[in-house]
Amino acid sequence: MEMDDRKMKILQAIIDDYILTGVPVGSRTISKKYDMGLSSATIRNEMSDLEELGYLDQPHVSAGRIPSAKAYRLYVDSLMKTGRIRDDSLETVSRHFTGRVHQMEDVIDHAASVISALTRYTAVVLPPKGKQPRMQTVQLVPVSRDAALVVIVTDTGIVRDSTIRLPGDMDSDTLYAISRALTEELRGHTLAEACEILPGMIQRMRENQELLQGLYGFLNERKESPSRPHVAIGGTSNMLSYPEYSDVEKARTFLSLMETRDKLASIIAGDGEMAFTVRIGPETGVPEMVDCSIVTATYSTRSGQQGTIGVIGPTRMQYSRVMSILNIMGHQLTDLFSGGDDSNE
Amino acid sequence: MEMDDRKMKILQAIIDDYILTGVPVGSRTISKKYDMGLSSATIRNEMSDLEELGYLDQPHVSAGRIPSAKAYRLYVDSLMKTGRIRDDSLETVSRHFTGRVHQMEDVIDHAASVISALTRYTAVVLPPKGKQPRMQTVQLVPVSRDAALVVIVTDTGIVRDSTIRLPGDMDSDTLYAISRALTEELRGHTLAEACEILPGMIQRMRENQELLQGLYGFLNERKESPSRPHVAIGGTSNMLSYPEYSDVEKARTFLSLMETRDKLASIIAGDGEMAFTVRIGPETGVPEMVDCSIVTATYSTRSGQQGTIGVIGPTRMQYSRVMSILNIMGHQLTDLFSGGDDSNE
DNA sequence: GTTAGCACTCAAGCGAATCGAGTGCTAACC
DNA sequence: GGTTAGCACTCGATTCGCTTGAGTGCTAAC
Repeated sequence: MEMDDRKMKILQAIIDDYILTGVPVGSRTISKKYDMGLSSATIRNEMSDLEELGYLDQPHVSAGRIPSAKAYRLYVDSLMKTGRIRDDSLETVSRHFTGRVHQMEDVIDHAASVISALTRYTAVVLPPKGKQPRMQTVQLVPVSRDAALVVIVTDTGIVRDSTIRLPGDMDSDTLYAISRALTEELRGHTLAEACEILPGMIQRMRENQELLQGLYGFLNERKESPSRPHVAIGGTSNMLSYPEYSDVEKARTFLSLMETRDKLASIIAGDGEMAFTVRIGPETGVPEMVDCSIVTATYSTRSGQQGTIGVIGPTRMQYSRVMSILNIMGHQLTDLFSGGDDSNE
Repeated sequence: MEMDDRKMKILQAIIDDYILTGVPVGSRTISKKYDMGLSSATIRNEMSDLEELGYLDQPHVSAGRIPSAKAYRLYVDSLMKTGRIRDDSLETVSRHFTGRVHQMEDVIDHAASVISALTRYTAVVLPPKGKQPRMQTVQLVPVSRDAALVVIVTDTGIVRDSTIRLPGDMDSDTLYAISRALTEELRGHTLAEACEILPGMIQRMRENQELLQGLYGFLNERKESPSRPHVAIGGTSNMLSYPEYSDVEKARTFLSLMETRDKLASIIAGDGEMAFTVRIGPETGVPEMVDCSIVTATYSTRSGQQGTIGVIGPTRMQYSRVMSILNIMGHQLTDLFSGGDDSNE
C-alpha cells in the first residue's frame, strides 16, 4: 500500500484540524468540515491505512487520530500551504521595531519578545556568532586611580569589558600609549593567539610588565568561553496556554530547560549551516522535548556573522505561520545589522 | 480579647507547620506534634480566638486553619526564630561564587541562579543603581573606517556602549584627543547635564562638529532611560513545584509577570531605602501577587550605589531561611563589588 | 480554665452508571 | 472494486451517590 493523492488530502485535513483544535480528530469531522465528497466510512478506511503507514497515531481505540511526527515531517516538507506571508500585525510591529535600536542585547531581547508575541509560542534569539572573533582594537580606559576598563572590540562587534587593576599611578596618556601598542600588536588575532603573543611583549616592555601580566590573565581567562553569549528568550509563559502543558510537571521541566540558557543555546544553535530548520518532536534530540518542535532561521550581520532565531512550540504548531514570521524577522534583523550600522543616525 | 503569650506560641506553631506542609493545620496536629501540654480542645478554643483576631483563616468549616497575611506579618516581625544562619550548602556555593567574577551581568545572573537554587523560590537581582550616574570617562574607540564605539564609564561602573558613525577618515590619535577633551569637559556630570554642555563644545570645536553632533544625538537618546537595567531572574520554574501553583492559569499569569522585566524591576526595587523588606501578599501592591510574598535585601558597591536582591515565593514562605540567605548573599555581593574590584587579579 | 465527648460539616476519594465520540466490520450499493 | 449505510463495540470523560475522615463547635463535667 502506498500514499495516493486522496490520502494526502485527508492527511492534510487531519493535520490542519489537529493544529487548530488540539484534540484527536475523527472521521466524521473530516468528512463534514472539509468537504471532500466522501463519507465518514471511507475516510475511516483511509485513516486506517494512514495509521498503518505510520502517519497517524491513536491515543486509544475509541478516540480520533492524531498526526505522528512522520506526518508533521511530510506536512512541513510538502503539503503545507505556505500561507499568506504578509500579516498585518507583523507589519505594524516590525515597523515599531526599526528606529529604536540601541545595543545588540536590546535588539535581540526585543526580537524575542516580538516573535513570541506574534506566534504565541516561545521564542529564542541567539546573537551573531562567528568562528573565532578577531580583535580589532584594544583600549584601556581609566576608571579610577588604580583600575582600568579593558575594552576589546572584535570584528563581531561584540565588546568585552571588565576592569583590571593598575599597578601604580598611570595617567591616561600612558594608558593610551599602551593601548596603541597593544592594538598594533594584536589586531587581527584571536584571543587564543593573543595569549601567545603577549608573553613576548611582556619581555620587551619592562616598565609595564605588571599591567601586561594582569591583562594576560584577563585574556587567558576569557579565551575559552567567548563571553557566554546572551540568549534572549520570550514568551515562555505562552506554552502554558496550550493543553499539552496542562500537566504542571511537564510544564516545570520545560521551563527549567528554558532557564539553563547554555543548554538552550546549544539546542537552538543546531549544527548545520541550514538557513531554515524544522525539527519535530524526537528530531530535536532532546528528551525533554519529545512533544515540542523547534523552528529556526538565521540572520546575518555585515561582517557575515550568523545569528539564529528560533521558535519552540508544541509539535502541533502552526508551522506555516511560524515559518513566515521567522522569515520576515530574519530579514528584518539582517537589514538592521548589515544595512546601516547598529546605531542611531 | 487580646493576644497573650500562649496564643502567640500556638500561632507560631501553626505558621511553622503550615509553612512546612502547605496544608491547613488542625488543632490535633498542634497539640500532638508541638507538645504544649494542652489538649486539642483547648487549642481549638484558642484557634477560634485567633481567627476572631484576624490571624487565621479557615478555607471551609471542616478544614484546619491557615495563617492570614496579618499572621505572617506578625511572624516576620516578632515571633520568627531567626534560625541557624549558617547553612552548609550556602557556604560551599558562595565559595564557588568568588573568583569567577567577570562582568557585572554575569555576576547578577549568577547570583540570581544561586539564590533560586538555595531557596527553591524565584530570585530576582537588580544591578546597582544610583540616583543619576555621573560620567567618569568618555572614550571613542575606532571600530572600522567609518564607525567608532562610544564607551562611557560612569561612577556606577556601568558602561554604555554603542557605535556612532564617523564623518570622514579619522585616525585613532585624533579620536583620542577628542576623547580627552570630552572627558575633561564632561567628567562628573550626568548624562542630562552633558546634553546641555555639548552644544557649547560643538560651537568651539568646529572641525569635529559633525562627530560631536552625532555624539549629542547619542547622549540625548539615552539620557532618559539609563540603559534599561539588566534584570537577572532565576528559578521561575521553581514556583511550579508548589501546590499553590498547581492551577495552570495562576502559574501562567505569574510567569508572564516575570517576563515583563521592567514591571518586575519596579516591583522589586521598592520605594524606600530599607535594607531589608518583607512584603506579604496584598502588601506587595500587585494584584497578580496576592498570594506571593516578596523579600528583598540590598547590596552596595564601592561607589555607594545600591542594588537589590529579592526572592519571590508563596506567602507560605520559609521566611527565616530566605532572609538569612539574602542576608549572606547581600554581604557577598557587597564584598565583591566594593572590597576588591570586580575583576581578576 | 481545661478537657472529654459528641454531633455536625464538608472536601476528597471511590465506584457504578451513563454518555458519547469514534472505530472496525459487514453487507449492500453503484 | 470502490463507496456507503448501518450497527455493535470500546473506552475516556462525566455524573452521581456513598463513604471516609479530618476537623470543628459546643456542652457538660472535672
